[in-house]
This record gives sequence, C-alpha cells and structure tokens, in this order.
Amino acid sequence: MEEIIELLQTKGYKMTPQRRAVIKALFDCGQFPTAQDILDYAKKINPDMGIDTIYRNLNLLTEIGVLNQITIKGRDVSVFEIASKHHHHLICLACGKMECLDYCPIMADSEKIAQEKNFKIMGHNLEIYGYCAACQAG
Amino acid sequence: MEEIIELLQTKGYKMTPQRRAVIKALFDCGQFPTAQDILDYAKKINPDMGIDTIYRNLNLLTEIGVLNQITIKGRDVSVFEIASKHHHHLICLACGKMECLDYCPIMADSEKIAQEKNFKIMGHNLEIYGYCAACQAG
DNA sequence: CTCACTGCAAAGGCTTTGCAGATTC
DNA sequence: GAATCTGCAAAGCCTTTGCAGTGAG
Repeated sequence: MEEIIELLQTKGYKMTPQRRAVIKALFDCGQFPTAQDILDYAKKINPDMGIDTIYRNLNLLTEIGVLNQITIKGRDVSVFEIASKHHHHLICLACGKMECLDYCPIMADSEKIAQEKNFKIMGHNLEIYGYCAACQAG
Repeated sequence: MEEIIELLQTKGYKMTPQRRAVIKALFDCGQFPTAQDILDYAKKINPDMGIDTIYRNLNLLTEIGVLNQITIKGRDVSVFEIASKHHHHLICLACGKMECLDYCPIMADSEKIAQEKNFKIMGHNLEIYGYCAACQAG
C-alpha cells in the first residue's frame, strides 16, 4: 500500500483522501472488487465520494500498471486486482467465484505461435471457466 | 447456412425474413462482424430491420452454439463468428485486426490444471495481443 | 499560486426489454 | 389459431466527460 502511494507521488500525482481511500479499499475489499465494491468501501472512509472518482482512480492505477482490470465473459462489469506475478483465473460458472492460477500455459508456446504467424506477442488474456470444488460437491 | 436454418427449425424456432437476413449476413459480412455490421448488411436485404432484432437473433444463435461471441479487451463492442473448430485469436494492438490461431495451448495442460485445484474445466477464453506482420513492418 | 483532483450532473454507447401488432407454422 | 417474432421506443447499465470549485504541493 505504501509502495503504491510512493509510486504515485514519484510520478507527480497528488495524494488526496479520496485516492487514499481507493487504495485502501483495494487492499481491504476482498480479492476481485468491482468499481462499485470499491465505492461502497471508500464511502465508509469518505462518505461524499462519487463513483466517477473511483473510476478515475482505478483507471489511473491500471494505466501505471498497479492494477489489472479483468473483464469476465457474460458479465457486464470489470473487476480489479492488484497486479503481481503474472497469472490467470479459474472462474466458476455456478457461483462466479474466481481463483488465481499461477500456471501459465501460454509462455511455453509463445515462441512457436509467434513464428508461425509472424505475429509479435505482447500479452494475452486467459480465463478458464468451469466448476469449483464446492459447486461440484453441492 | 442451410444447416443453421435446419437446426433452428428442428428446435422449433420460426424462420422469418429478418432471421434469414441475419444468418446470411453472418456468412457475407467478413470474419468478425459486430451487431452493427450485421445490421448494415441485413438492411440491404430488409431495410426495416432494427438493431434489436439483430441482437435477439445473435443472442439466440450464440445460445444454441452456432455463434461465438467475442469480447475484446478495451473495446466496448462484441464481435461474432460462426462457431467451428475450437481455436483462438491473435489481436493486433495497432490495427485491431484479428487472426485465427488453430493451436490451443490449453488443451494439453488442462488435466494438470484440473487436478491441482479440483476444478472442473468446462471451457476457456484466450486472446493473444500483439502486433501483426503488417503493423510490425509499417 | 498553480495544476491536479473531485462532485455533480449529464451524456455516451452498447445492449436489453415491454408492448402491441404482424407472421410463421 | 397459437405462439413466436418484429419494431418501436424507452430504459438500463456501466463508464466516461465537461465544468466549476476545491485542495494538494
């Protein structure tokens, strides 16, 4: 949390109570908050916050690489997570729960893919859909 | 095209001129049409068509598995393609062009992933972002 | 003191929905 | 004839944007 604040200051961004509230929310809101989740939490700290400020800050943090923005197929909202080691997600079709998956099957094959098509790979997006342990049992 | 019409009829859906126009558009509109592209084309056949009919039919066709609906990160529209052999897409960050990629790196590893997390995989979603041959050259 | 940030309110854009009338089968 | 399908219009929803005022550095 402190590193993020420092990074913002280094880059010349100002530290407002609202911005601080957003950052705190990212750590306290659970793993994959939506903009609305962040707002709900941030309002406890700063009741006057608007959703637009949330979006502005989430977008800023995404731009500077602090956050990942994740779009889930068939859902109309983005969720966010603090960017760390490259990974992907398992998404349960029944309960919607998301789990992180450290393993990345793309890395190993990227060279091959790139050569075949003369395509220069810069990144990728992978979500795996299925049923989590709990929902298989239930 | 005929197979799709037959499938719809088998399932009890009615065949209207509008629906036929949508299906024809899917074959004639190029590879990754948006709802709007389909509308533009379908209007040539049936000028009175509304965008809502397009969406209703695209959603129907997606539900019965005839179409894939693809959501591209950072873009706000869905594109559609006729579902065929399982594959993924290379998406150019410069020009937005999409190419199909027959190779699927997930299949090979799915067993492993499933076991690790006790997660039952039903499907996945992969897009690879980078620069196409033309844009690398330009 | 200056420039960035916030809140408000409104717009934007894609997609969906309610409804009454028209059409398939 | 019954049920689906269409067009219209409007709403819904998430997200973005313009603007004037506020606040950080």
